[in-house]
Amino acid sequence: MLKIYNTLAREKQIFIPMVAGKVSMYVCGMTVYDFCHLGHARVMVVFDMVSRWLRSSGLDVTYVRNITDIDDKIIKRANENGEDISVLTQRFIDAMDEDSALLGVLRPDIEPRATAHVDGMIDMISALISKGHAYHAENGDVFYSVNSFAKYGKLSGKSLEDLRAGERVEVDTFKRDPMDFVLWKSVKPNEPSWDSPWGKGRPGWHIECSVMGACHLGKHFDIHGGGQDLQFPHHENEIAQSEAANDCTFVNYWMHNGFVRVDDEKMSKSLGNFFTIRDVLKKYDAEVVRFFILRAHYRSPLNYSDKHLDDAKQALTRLYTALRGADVVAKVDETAATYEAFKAAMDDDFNTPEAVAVLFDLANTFNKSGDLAAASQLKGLANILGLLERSPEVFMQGGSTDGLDVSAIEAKITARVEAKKAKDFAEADRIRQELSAQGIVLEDGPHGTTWRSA
RNA sequence: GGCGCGAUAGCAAAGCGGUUAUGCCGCGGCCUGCAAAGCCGUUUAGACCAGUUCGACUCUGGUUCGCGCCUCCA
Repeated sequence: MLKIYNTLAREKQIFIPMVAGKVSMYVCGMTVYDFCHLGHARVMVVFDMVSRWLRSSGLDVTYVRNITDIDDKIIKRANENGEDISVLTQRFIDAMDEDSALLGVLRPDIEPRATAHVDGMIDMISALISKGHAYHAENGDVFYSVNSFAKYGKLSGKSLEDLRAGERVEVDTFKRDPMDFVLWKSVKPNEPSWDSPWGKGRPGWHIECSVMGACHLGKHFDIHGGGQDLQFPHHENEIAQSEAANDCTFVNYWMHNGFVRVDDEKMSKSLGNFFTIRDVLKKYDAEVVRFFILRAHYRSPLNYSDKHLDDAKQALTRLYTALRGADVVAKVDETAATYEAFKAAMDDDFNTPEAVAVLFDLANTFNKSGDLAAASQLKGLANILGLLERSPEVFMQGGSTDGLDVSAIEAKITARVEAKKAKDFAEADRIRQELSAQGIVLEDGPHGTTWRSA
C-alpha cells in the first residue's frame, strides 16, 4: 500500500489512482536558457525514482515533464547572445538530455514544450475571461483575478489577506488586486509573439503547465510534482487556473522535493551558489551523484559538498565491491524478506534512505555467505532505483588513472607478480606504491591481483 | 511581519513509545609476505526545559537556534 506525502493535505495519504492500475504524473521541468544545476538534477532523479517505483509496483505510468522554452530569461539570454531563441533553447535541451542520461534518468513519456501549446493556452485564457476569472487590462496584459477563486491559497496554506499584507508585493496599477498574476503579456519590442484575441503577445508562465497537463493527462490527473519553490506561486496558480477553467479538481496528489543546499543555503540561480551538473560530473561519477541524491529522503534538504560526495562514493563503492567478480544477473525475489523491507520503505513515501539500507544489508549478507541469491537480489533491488547497473569493474576502474592505460597497469601487475614469486617483496611493494601514487589500488586475492581506481 | 519545515552520534542519514537502522571516518582483532577488500568487535546520539507514560530520541507544550516560501527560481 503506497503512501505519498500530499502537500495539499500536509500528510501522507494512501495513493489511490483515479483509474485502477494507471498513474498520470506531471512534473514541472526546466526553463532552458542555461545548463542544469544540481537542484535540477535532484528533481530529475527524484521523479525518475518515483516513476520507476510506480512501474515496478505494476502500475502503468504516463509521465509528463514539460520544457519551458519561452520566458523572460530565455528572451533576455538570447538577446544577449545575439542568437535565435529556438537555437538557444535547443542547445540547452540537448545539454539537459545529456546530463539526465548520465544520471540514469529515464526519458519521461512526454516532454511537451510550451511554444507548442500556445493555442491551448489562448483557449484556456479565453475560457477564464468568459467565466469572469480573468480580465484584459488597460496595458494589454490579461490577468487572473485571484478574488474570483475562493480556494486560492489552499496548496500553499496562504491567505490572500496575508499575502497582500506582505510589503514585498510590487504594486502594479493595471492589476485589480496586487496578487493577480499575468496570463498573457502583450508584445514588447524585440520579443517573440503570437496572435491572440488580445493582440500580439506571449503567455505568462503559470498557464503553460495547466494547459500541458490537461492536454496530455486530462483535466484531472493523479500526481503533480516539482521543486518546493514552485509550491507558491506557480502551483497555487496552476490550481486556480485549471479548476476555474475546467470546473473540476486539477490534481489529487501534489509532491514537492526539497532543495539542494550549499553551506545550508538554498542552491539557486539568484544566489549564484549553484554548481552545474556537468561541473560536478567532471569530478564525480554520475552514479555517485545519483546515489548521493537517493541516499536522502526526497523531501529533506540535501547539502552539497565535496566531502559528502566523497562519502557517497565510498558507500557506493562498497556495494560495487561486494558484487565484484560475482557474475550475477539482477533478479528480484519478491518472496524474500529483503524485498518486503525494500517495498515497505519505498511504499512509505519513497523512503529511499531506508531502501538503500536494505542494499547494504544484502551486501553484507553476500560478503559473509557468498550466497548468489543475495547478490542477485542486491543488484535487482538496486536496479529499481537506477543503481548498480554497470559492471563492478567498469565502475571501480572508471576513476582517474592519471593517464595510465589498462595495458600499462596490467604490465606493472605482471611484473609485481613475478617479483612476488621471487620473494622480492621490496620490489613488489615498490610497484604497488608507484601505482598507488597514480591513483591505482592493487588488491591481491585468492584468484590473483586486481586493480581499481582509488 | 504572515505561513511552513527542521534540530539524531566525528560526518551524512532513517525508522521506531520499550528490541543493532544504514553508510563514511576512528579504534581493536581475524585474514594477508605487507596491504587492500571482507568479516568480527567497538567508541561517539537524539538542541534545551517541562509534561503525558510503567517507560520518550519517538507524543504534548514552551524555549533557543537554523532553513524555506511570501519576487524569478527545481
